[in-house]
Amino acid sequence: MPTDEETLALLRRIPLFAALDEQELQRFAQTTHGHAFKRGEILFQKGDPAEGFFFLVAGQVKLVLLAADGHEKVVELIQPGMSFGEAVMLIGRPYPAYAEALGAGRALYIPRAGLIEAVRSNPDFSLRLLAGLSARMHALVREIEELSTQNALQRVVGYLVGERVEQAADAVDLPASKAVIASRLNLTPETFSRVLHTLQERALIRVSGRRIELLDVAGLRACNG
Amino acid sequence: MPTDEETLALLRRIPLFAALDEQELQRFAQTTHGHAFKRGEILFQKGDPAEGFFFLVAGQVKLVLLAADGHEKVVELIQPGMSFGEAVMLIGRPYPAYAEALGAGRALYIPRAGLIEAVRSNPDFSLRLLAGLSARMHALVREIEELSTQNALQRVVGYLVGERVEQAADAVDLPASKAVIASRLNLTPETFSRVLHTLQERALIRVSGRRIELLDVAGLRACNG
DNA sequence: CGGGCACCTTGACAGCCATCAAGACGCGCG
DNA sequence: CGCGCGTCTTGATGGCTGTCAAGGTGCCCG
Repeated sequence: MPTDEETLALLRRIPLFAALDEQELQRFAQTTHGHAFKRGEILFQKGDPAEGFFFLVAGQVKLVLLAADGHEKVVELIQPGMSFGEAVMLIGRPYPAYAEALGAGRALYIPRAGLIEAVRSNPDFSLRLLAGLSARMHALVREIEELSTQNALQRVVGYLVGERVEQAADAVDLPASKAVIASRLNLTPETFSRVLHTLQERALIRVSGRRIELLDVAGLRACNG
Repeated sequence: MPTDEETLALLRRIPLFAALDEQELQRFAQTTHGHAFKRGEILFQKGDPAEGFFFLVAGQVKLVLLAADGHEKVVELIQPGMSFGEAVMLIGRPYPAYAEALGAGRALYIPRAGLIEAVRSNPDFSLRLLAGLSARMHALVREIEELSTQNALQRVVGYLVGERVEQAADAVDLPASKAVIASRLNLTPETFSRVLHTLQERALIRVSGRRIELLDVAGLRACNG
């Protein structure tokens, strides 16, 4: 069967795969499936067996924890170029969250077997995978820290300042609806709205729709630590 | 320099090192340092460079997050036989928490270089390391889930039922003071005490000091999910 | 233009839990 | 035995933030 040139090009863009040579990439390409989805589609349910991981090519995906009483919490917002599900796949446990598309998009599904094979044959690949997982663990620890030691205002400020660094500008464009961002910060939409209002009153930010101008970054930083 | 036989024996007990042969173990033993500590000693501070990881031989260690306002949160209670600090070491960032001994004990400090070398030369070791990190990530995600979707009573019940499984008995011996356990569950000691009282009133548990008998596991489970 | 609809805001209220304060309990030690 | 100290409990109070409810705004589409 002929190797899909486009799939190959996409795999090359995955940071994790930077250490692979052409032949190794082709092996991955043979088991990789593309998957186009539309808004609201569920990529996997909580509890589904994790036999591979995803690489998001286009669109947005939210990873959502589902509590017993129906409460939901967005753990992560996946943007194009990011992968998700690697860790769960490696221990062979079912997904602890479900993944829902926020809009139409496209993802690659890369089965587990190829990964194990690559770890066995390419130490540089192993190191890169380890580094990626470690970075994500670090982020999780930070999230636990923020959840357990910061209040609503501090979490919002922390998020805004963090996004500012990523977007390299003094205005932040929220990458999703305020309700989704609120959940990501473990807030209700109401509280999120109120906090933004407060910050605006203090002349620290200016809100217009999903665009938030940071008027006084130093003042913002002073809000938490 | 002569290889320390005792260090070697300890390294053999580390689950992560099960895939190593005798020669590889000896390489590790040459750079590994033993470290005896007493109660209250700080093994590393938040912000210290992480150039190795620890394996706890004896005693207890708590990993503590420190907020800007001085608030503390115990992220993890390390018991003998557990290792900690691997992930942070791999990305070369400073420790995000500090480690304090709850009592006298002993740990091994295993520098980073040996690990990288072992990953390069032994794929089985890589896989084991990956599996270990993934399992810990899974636990972190669970903790985020519990922090963000459960109330105090549910977290306590979840902890007790979880400990029961580990200790394989219908009574749980708290592995540390109630204040430490409370912090681990993101509660104040006061709230923890009150929750235990409530559970006792409902005839679900019986508390005597640090020993907690689980009288009605089904009833306990009914409290959360 | 006007209805419908998602998204967001605002207000009133309540509950959970932290905080502060004081007292009880256990335990080692002089 | 009685003191001192750390650990734990119990009570009163308040604040943060979730919940419920209603209203506002923008936007697409007929």
